[in-house]
Amino acid sequence: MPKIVDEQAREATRQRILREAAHEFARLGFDQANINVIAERAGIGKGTIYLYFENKRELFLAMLRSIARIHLASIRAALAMKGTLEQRIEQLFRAFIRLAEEDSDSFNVSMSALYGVNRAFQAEATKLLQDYLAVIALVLEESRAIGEIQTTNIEATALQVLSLTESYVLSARVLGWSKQSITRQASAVARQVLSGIGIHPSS
Amino acid sequence: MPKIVDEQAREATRQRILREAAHEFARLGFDQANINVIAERAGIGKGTIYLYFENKRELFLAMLRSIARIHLASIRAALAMKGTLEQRIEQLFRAFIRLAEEDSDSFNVSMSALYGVNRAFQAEATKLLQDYLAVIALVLEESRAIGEIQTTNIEATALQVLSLTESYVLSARVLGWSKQSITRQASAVARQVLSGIGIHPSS
Amino acid sequence: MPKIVDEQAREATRQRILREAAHEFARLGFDQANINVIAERAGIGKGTIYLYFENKRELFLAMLRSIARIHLASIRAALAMKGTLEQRIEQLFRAFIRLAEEDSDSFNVSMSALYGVNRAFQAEATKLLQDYLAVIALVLEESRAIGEIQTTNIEATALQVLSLTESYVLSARVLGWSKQSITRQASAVARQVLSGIGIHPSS
Amino acid sequence: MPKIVDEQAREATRQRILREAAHEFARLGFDQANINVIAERAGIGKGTIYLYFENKRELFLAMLRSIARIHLASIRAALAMKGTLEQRIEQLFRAFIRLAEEDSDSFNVSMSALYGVNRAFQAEATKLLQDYLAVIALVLEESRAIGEIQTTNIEATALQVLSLTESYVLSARVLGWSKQSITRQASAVARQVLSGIGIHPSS
DNA sequence: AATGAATGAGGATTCATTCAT
DNA sequence: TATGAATGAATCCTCATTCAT
Repeated sequence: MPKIVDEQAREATRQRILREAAHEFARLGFDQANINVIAERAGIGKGTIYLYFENKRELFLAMLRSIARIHLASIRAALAMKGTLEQRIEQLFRAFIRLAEEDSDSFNVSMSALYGVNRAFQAEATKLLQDYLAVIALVLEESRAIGEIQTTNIEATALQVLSLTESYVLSARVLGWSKQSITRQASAVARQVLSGIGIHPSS
Repeated sequence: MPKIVDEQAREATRQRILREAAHEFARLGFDQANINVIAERAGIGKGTIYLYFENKRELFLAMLRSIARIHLASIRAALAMKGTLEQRIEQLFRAFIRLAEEDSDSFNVSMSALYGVNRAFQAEATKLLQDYLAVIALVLEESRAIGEIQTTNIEATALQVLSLTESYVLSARVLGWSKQSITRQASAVARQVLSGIGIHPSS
Repeated sequence: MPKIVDEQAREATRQRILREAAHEFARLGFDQANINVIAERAGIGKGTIYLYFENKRELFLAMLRSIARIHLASIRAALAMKGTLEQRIEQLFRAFIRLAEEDSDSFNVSMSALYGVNRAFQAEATKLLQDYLAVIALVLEESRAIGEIQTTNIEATALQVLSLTESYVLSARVLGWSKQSITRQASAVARQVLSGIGIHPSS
Repeated sequence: MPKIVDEQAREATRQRILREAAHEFARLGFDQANINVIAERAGIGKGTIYLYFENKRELFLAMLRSIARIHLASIRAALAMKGTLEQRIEQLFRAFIRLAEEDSDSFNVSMSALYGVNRAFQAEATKLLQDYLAVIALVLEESRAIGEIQTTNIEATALQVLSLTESYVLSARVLGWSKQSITRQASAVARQVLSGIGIHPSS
């Protein structure tokens, strides 16, 4: 069944394109990134990229969604760990540090889409943000259900959690802080998040 | 003395260019923004813009610095108000809400410069971020001096304050939340910030 | 083998561009010449020209070198003919007349590069001039070896030959003299050249 | 009578503009030369130049005519000296060397107009060339009248004289030859010219 | 399916020229 | 008369996209 092999080869090419796209978009931004360079680095012809993605914009969006899937999985995994909510939020913070470190291209391009200015991608970015918040809100609701925290506005609280953890990592990286010095803040940030949610952290 | 009039007219034109530049850059990003459109909207000829700014990049940087000056003044004013640290941080949060509301172009373009991927402005953006942090750090040090808070790493703490307040507002706006609903979170956010800094807020 | 066809088509396009470039550059000079017009006249798209030449400057230089190759071949052929040195110099003069007549664009643009002020091409123009002189000097040396002429400074003599023949044709054309009236001077010019070289022409 | 003073000041300014124009045009060519730079170097305002010359083109032409007047005077002076025709032609050659040396800007820009490609100035350049030839032709006719030379076509002969003397100097300078080495060829060139004109030089 | 040669829209920038002062 | 701020026409070049092979 050559079909499966072809299917696999096709998917492999698609992934290669997405990876190189993340690299270029993270390096240069949407406008400065060059489709030809992405194709070349992906080892395919200039025209071939259009057999996989409709145009530059769609490639960017596909890459964004691909990254979001991975990040969401990380967020979910961090929040699904055993332990108190505080410990799990600390894991969330550490997850962001890890993502920023291990695949900085993806992290940067994702943050740029969220907070960047290009209105062309605002709708998609909003969707991403909502996905992230939904995952966090789910965990918060479970914690509220078992009386671990008290909060009336789950959505607002989820945003507090996300803002503090994610944007702290982002800003710290912009400032050039080392992974170590950022990691050292993990428990402090987790404690801060928790205390703001309406329960004094497990003293 | 026509000189003064000329000087005033010149400065007025400069400000008009900066305002329209903020509008265009916020709407389309650096690359997609069109110098000709900015000139047209500012009511001047295409070439005239180059009598005020060396090139597109310098116009962008000038605009960024101009915005930063205003934002810094707002941050300073908020943190200089009478009251407890918690109250002042609440004012800081409200200041960000106000800036985002009253001049959303400036707020967006400023955030974009900080968190966007355009490497061309990273150095300048980092400088802005450091300026913001310095202002916050100064206030925190004063509070620590009078025993209001306990914290060893002032810089990290300042980043926590900024991350939570500023990026909360940014994200909430991306989500389309109303000014009212964001403002309602003011005291909660302030309390969260404070509790993370090492002192239980004035219960 | 489509490769050969492609290669041929490509070379044909290249030649078409060079020909039209010579036309435009001869008509308007380097600065006033319009790349878009050259492309249009060559029957290709605006961008296509950049698949063949890096930029306007490189196109100009390529055209110059292409012309120089042809002119050098003509000079060589004229000087390689059978006959006395005087006869061969008369052939050289006639060669210039022919070049100026048959491809006046190339002749004009070539002269312009040599004697124009555009410093940007001075280095290249000097190289051309030296190539021309080298060819003439070679012939003069052979003539000196067989005692046909006497001269100590071959290089200066070569320049006398070139100056008189080439620039006579150029000036005569500027004055609007007909090909016939210029050709009529051929033997006179050749005799003049020879007599200056240190031997009375075969009376 | 302030009128005269004004008249003098005006003429002085005009000359200053022409001098700087020659410098810039010789340095950069017509298109690359910058009117603003010429004005600045002439110590006047940008707009003032248009009180003296209609536009860039007219300024160039005025400069060209001004240079031509000086060169013509030199040519006339050289040919008016006492001595044989051969001696006077040697003086002509030396005059070109001197002009090229002492006011290379003018020499270059003048040559460029004559042999350059810019058709916009072809008519004017032709007029210059004809003026030069007329002066030479006049002298040749006198020499023929007294039997010093024999030639039927005075105009063609004049062009031979001019081509050899002027373009030899021009080419030699393009090649970077020193004034000394060029001057050393003076008598050889003069003899060559003469011998070509139909009389054996005074052996 | 894959390729890459060809295309042409789009835009920052320069600078000759004008004109209000 | 002199000025220089303002103007906008003019153009090279890039690069996303198409399409014949």
